[in-house]
Amino acid sequence: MNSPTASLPTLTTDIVPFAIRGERLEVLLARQTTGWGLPGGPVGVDEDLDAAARRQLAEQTDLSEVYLEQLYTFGRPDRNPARRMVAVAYFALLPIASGSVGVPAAGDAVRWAAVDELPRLVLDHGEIVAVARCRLAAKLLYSTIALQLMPECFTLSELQAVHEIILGESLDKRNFRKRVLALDCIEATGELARHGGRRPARLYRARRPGQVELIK
Amino acid sequence: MNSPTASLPTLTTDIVPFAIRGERLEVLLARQTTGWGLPGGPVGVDEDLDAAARRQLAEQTDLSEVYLEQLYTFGRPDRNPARRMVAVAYFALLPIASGSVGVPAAGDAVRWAAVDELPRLVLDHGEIVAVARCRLAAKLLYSTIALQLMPECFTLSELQAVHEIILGESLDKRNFRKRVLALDCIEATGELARHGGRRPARLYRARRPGQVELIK
DNA sequence: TATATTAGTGTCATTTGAACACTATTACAA
DNA sequence: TTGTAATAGTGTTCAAATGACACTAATATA
Repeated sequence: MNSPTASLPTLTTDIVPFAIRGERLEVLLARQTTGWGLPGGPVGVDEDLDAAARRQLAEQTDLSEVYLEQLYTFGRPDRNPARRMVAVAYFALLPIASGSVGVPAAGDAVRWAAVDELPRLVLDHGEIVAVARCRLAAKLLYSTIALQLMPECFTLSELQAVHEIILGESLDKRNFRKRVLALDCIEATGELARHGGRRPARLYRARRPGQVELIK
Repeated sequence: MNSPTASLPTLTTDIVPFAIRGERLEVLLARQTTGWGLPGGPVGVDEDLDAAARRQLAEQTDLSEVYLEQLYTFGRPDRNPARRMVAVAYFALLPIASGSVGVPAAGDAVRWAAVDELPRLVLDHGEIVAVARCRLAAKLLYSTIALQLMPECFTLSELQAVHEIILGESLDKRNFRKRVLALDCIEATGELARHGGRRPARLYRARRPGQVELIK
């Protein structure tokens, strides 16, 4: 076994914070000295990786209590020309319209951008977003992860729209409802949503909020 | 954003080298000062993560040209009581009976162990193996990854046995052949295997060796 | 030459997935 | 108040995929 190297790579976490806003999948970007990039930064000496990602997201975007999942670790030596950095990437899922998901405390330091119309991002952050998006779309098909993008109460039409936006294709309403109800992962609240639309829709909630279950 | 921390975690790679040996799924372990563990070690200052994993596997086990895939990054602060270490874990797949897969150059420094009867491993390496095993079993179901465990030429019975060993259940011979042949990922060589058995079996090879394709 | 062992093959029933159109309920406008 | 526009909600039918199942073929060995 070779001996440890003299110098060590800097270890960071980068977080891809996803939310459905309007009719699009968007990512929350953080302003950095050289341009726009993902929230994140160096991992503390004795800090857990998940905790570091959660802390940085909270500090930089004022978001907490989000679903967070490790994505991949990016470590090409040339990914940062300045100094060697290895990034443990995460993605976060934010519920639709969760309170201050507009412009958080940091004011001008963050902005939302549609994942389809991202500006050029610093380093390899564009690639990280692309990988995260693939993973999210893949997991829609074999897990209940979409519920992490929903508010506490939601209608089936809203849930279907989330799927359609991420997958980029329209789904059959009856088949969608049949499948999602058969999964037994949501339940009707008994309330109706009367938000401007015509006929009010039944509201549902996750049976086991916070839990992502594999399906099929 | 907080400033970089004074000290940095040590970054390592750990590799879970899988192979089918006998009728079992086995892992190649490396002797360490405090007991048996996974091959791996510190990442070089300007070394790519994948390259580091590949190098360490080659140095410590004399294995090269293997399939390598990043698994997960383990960074709990208490995973190493001595000093903070973050490990980017990989798993490797070795073809059955690939030359010196017995006892490589390092002599006494490595040993094979059945994944079901592992000795106690250093640090959290037991957990890493468990995660790798789950991932491997999962990928069997939606990819052609099993081919990475096969030698250049193999019979359908051998390929089926590999699936059965990893999944831990027996499969129907006719259904298995129907499915795998329909995938169009292997082709008959025209040769027959006459290795002691009774009726000789047709030999097959991967159409696109080295490539792992998603299926279904 | 008889026997033991593994290789190789097809059908049918069931389940799953995909396509498809109409009625119901409300808000709002005339 | 009544009509209209908009979204919510609901079953059936067909096709495709999956899973269960048993026998013949080819060779080595006794």
